[in-house]
Amino acid sequence: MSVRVRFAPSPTGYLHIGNVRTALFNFLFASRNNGELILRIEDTDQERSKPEYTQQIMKDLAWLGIRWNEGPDVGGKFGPYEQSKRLNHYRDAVNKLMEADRAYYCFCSTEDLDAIKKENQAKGLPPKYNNRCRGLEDSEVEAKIASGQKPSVRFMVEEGMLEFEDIIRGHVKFDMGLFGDFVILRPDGMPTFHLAVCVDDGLMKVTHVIRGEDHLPNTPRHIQLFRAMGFEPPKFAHLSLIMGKGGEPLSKRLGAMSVQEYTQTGYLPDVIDNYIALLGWAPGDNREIFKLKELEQTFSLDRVGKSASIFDLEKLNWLSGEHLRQLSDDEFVRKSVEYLELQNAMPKFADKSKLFGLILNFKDNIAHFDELIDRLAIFDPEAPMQDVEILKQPQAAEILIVLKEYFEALGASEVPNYEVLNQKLKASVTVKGKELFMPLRVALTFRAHGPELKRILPHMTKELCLKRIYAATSQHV
RNA sequence: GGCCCCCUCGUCUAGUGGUUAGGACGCUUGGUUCUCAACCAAGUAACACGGGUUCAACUCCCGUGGGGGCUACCA
Repeated sequence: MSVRVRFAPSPTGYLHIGNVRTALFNFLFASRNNGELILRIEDTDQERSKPEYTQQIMKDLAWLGIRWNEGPDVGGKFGPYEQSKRLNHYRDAVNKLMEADRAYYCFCSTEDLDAIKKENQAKGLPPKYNNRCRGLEDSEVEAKIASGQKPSVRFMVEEGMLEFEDIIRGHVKFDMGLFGDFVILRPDGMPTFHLAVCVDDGLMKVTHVIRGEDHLPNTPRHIQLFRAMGFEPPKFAHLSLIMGKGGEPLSKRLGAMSVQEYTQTGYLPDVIDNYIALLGWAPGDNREIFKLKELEQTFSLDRVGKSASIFDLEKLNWLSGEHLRQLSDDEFVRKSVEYLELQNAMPKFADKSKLFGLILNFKDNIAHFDELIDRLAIFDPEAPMQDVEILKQPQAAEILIVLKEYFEALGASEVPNYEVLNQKLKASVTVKGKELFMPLRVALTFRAHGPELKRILPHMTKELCLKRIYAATSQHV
C-alpha cells in the first residue's frame, strides 16, 4: 500500500518553526516514498480559527516548496479537507460509537470536572475524569436532555496496558487505567481534536502519522478510538520538539518566528528547509548543505533523532550564506531583485540595467537579502555620510585633492578607472596601504566597509563621486 | 502531584561493547586583503551523575538529577 501522510495545522496562528518541521518531514517522507501528502485544516476550534490563517499557511508552505497532493485548494478523493466541513462524518462516527456502547452522554459541568480533578490531585491519584456519567440510565439521559441540558459525548477508555511501536521512539507503553474517558463531541456538536483526527485519518486512509512529541500521550487514546471505529491504526512517528535559545520551549516571541519573518529577512526557502531538516535529522555522512530536492531524495525517518534541539540563528545564517554563494550570478541577482521588489525596497537611484552589476558586488558579503538594502547605500547619492571621522587624519587632505582632480577631469559619462586613479594616487600621495585606502574608501562610499574598491568603482559615476568628495572636503575643513 | 518522552563539545550532530569519541556552527590564533565579509590553516571544547552487567562500556540494565510533554468541552 502506498504511503499517505498528512500535515494538519489548526488555523489559529501563523506557521512557525515547529509547525514547519512537522510539515517538512511529512513532505519529505511522502516524497521519498512516492507517497501522498494531504493538507488538512483542523478548524474545529471555532473561537480561535480564522480563514486568513489558512490562506497564509498555504502560502507559506508553498513558499517553502512543500507540495501537497490533496487539500482544501486542490481537492481530492477524500475531501473536504477542512474539518469544519466534515461535521457529518464526526456525527456518524459518534452515533456508531454510541450504538456500539463505546461512547456516552456526559452532563458534568466545568465546575464538576474541576472538583474531580482537584480531589484526585489532593489524594495523589491520577488526574483523570472519574467516568461517573458512564452509568447513567437512558431515562435519566432523556430527562436531562428534555430539561434543556446540553451533554458532551465521551469515549469509553478500555483499561489495560496499551503498547505500540513508534518509528522514532521505539516501543512505548501506557497504562490505560490512568486515563479517564475523554470528550469526543462538545455540547455544541463540534468534535474535539481526538475524534476529528481519528475519523479523518481513518477515512483519508492515512498510513503514517508524523507529528510532534506533544501528541505522544494522545496516541494511546487515538489507537483505542481507531480500533473502536473499525480502523486499522496508522503507524506513528513522534518528532521531538524544537526549543528556544536558552532551551526553553519555543514560544511565540522567542525564536518561534513565523515563516513570513524569514521571508522578510531574506532567506531562501531552501535555506529554511535545509536548516530545519538538520534539526533532528542527519544524513550520517557529515553532509550539511542540501537543496530541498536533494532532501527529498535523501531523507529517511530512521535517521531522525529523539532528543529536542535548540534553534540556532548563527548556524542558520552560516547556512544561508553558503546557499547564496552556491547560486549562479544570474540566480543571485534575480532572487535579490525578487526580494527587493517584494519588500518594496528597490533602489530608486539605479535603473534595472545597472542594478545587476551593483547587486553582484555583495554576493560574497551577505547572509540574507535584507542586508542588501543597507549595503547598496554606497551607490545611493542620497545616502547620509557615515564613518567620515576617518577623514580627519592629516593624510586625508592630499588624497581628497587627488580625487577631486581625477574626477573633475573625468568625462561626464566616462566610467571611473581604478587603475588610472590608483596610479595617480601612488604618484602624488605619500601614504599607502591602509592609510591610503581607508580615507579613499570613505570619501567615495561614505562607508568604512564594503566590497573591494576595485570592484565597485566601475559601478560609480563621476557625479556621485564628486558629490561625495566635495561633501567630504567641506567636512574635513 | 500522576503518567510519558529525552540527555555526546556552548549549539546542531556522527557514533549502536573495544574509536586518538568524528564533522559542522560559534569562538580563538595565524594566513590572504585597502576595510568588512568570504576564503585557507590550526586550535578550543562533550559522552549529566551513581550503581550494576561484562575481559571491556558513550553504547546494555537500574536508580538519581536535569529538561520537555501530556494531564482541556486547544490542537
